[in-house]
Amino acid sequence: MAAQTIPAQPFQQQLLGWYAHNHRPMPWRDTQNPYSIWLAEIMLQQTTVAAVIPYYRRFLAAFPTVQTLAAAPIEQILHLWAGLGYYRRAHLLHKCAQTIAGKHHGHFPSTEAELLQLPGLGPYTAAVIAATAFNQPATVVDGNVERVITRLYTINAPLPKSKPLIRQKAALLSPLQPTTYNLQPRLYANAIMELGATICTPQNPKCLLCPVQQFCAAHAAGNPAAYPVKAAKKALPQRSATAYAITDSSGNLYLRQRPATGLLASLWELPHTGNWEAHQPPAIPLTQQTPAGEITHTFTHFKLTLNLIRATTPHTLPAANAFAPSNLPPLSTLMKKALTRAFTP
DNA sequence: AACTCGGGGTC
DNA sequence: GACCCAGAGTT
Repeated sequence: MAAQTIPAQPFQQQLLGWYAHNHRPMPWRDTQNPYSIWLAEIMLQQTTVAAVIPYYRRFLAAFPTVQTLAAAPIEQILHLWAGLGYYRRAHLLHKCAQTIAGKHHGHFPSTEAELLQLPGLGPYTAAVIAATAFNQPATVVDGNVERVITRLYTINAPLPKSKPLIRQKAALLSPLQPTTYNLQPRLYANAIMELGATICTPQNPKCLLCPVQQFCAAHAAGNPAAYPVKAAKKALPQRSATAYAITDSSGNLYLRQRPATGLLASLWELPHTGNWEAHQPPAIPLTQQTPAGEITHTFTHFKLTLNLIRATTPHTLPAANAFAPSNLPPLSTLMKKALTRAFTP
């Protein structure tokens, strides 16, 4: 079958006409402030809009400017990020804020190439900030766009090998050249992602409501949900561990901080042993140990079963590891689940 | 090119 | 359960 050609301007006008009347409100769409848009886009990496909104509001309230974020202690940033996942983003967020506040004198660069140099900004984030904060022509490719493009052109090669071809096709439809009408890159970027998120969905796409259905090869073929084709993924290994919820006579809980890199970087946790990680339990005498159930948790690349033991110690916990229940340090969702389970009768 | 890195919504 | 999410950094 000959590769189909989609006329860019009719496609763009159909898409933007639809977007003008159908987009969802999002707090970061009410502004063109690069700081606000950057903050939202870092949070949105592999994270749903609904999950991001409350975190975004709390961050903007705590850190209204890039300077305030740059000057904040990393502990405060981790506290506000806890629960959102992919904690490396929190460290890179801080690093990027300090780069902007210092090297860039408090102002975000406005070109895609300069943005790409900043910590935590890859091809997607650099393009979307250039397009939405600075209204610069840029080809924005996220998971939504990959789905829309592979359907429009029935791209049968599997991801990720097909990424270069997807980008090439996406660029053909993006506002990279001047148009005979005023096509704003800011609106186009939001519109094609909104189409993917609400119409061109992974399952049961709403082709009946699609403003660009007439251009779509997958719709014509009757199998839009078959796209994008992806490489097969392997089964997740199973790991397990036993975690100890140790309290002393004053009710303080023993927690320790994880390393600054790797899984759940810099967050705090219950001490644990087992084949999850090569850790030792703390050398603390325990006067009472009570089995307290187990929880399971699925990470991106393994499944974890965590057996829980509730225990007490006659000693006073080391000050660096002792936390009152009302004043806990940053904890992952896994460890919050573990604590809830350990202390629920 | 393959692997690492969370947690939650959807079906 | 499987899939996906406004992906980036490391090896």
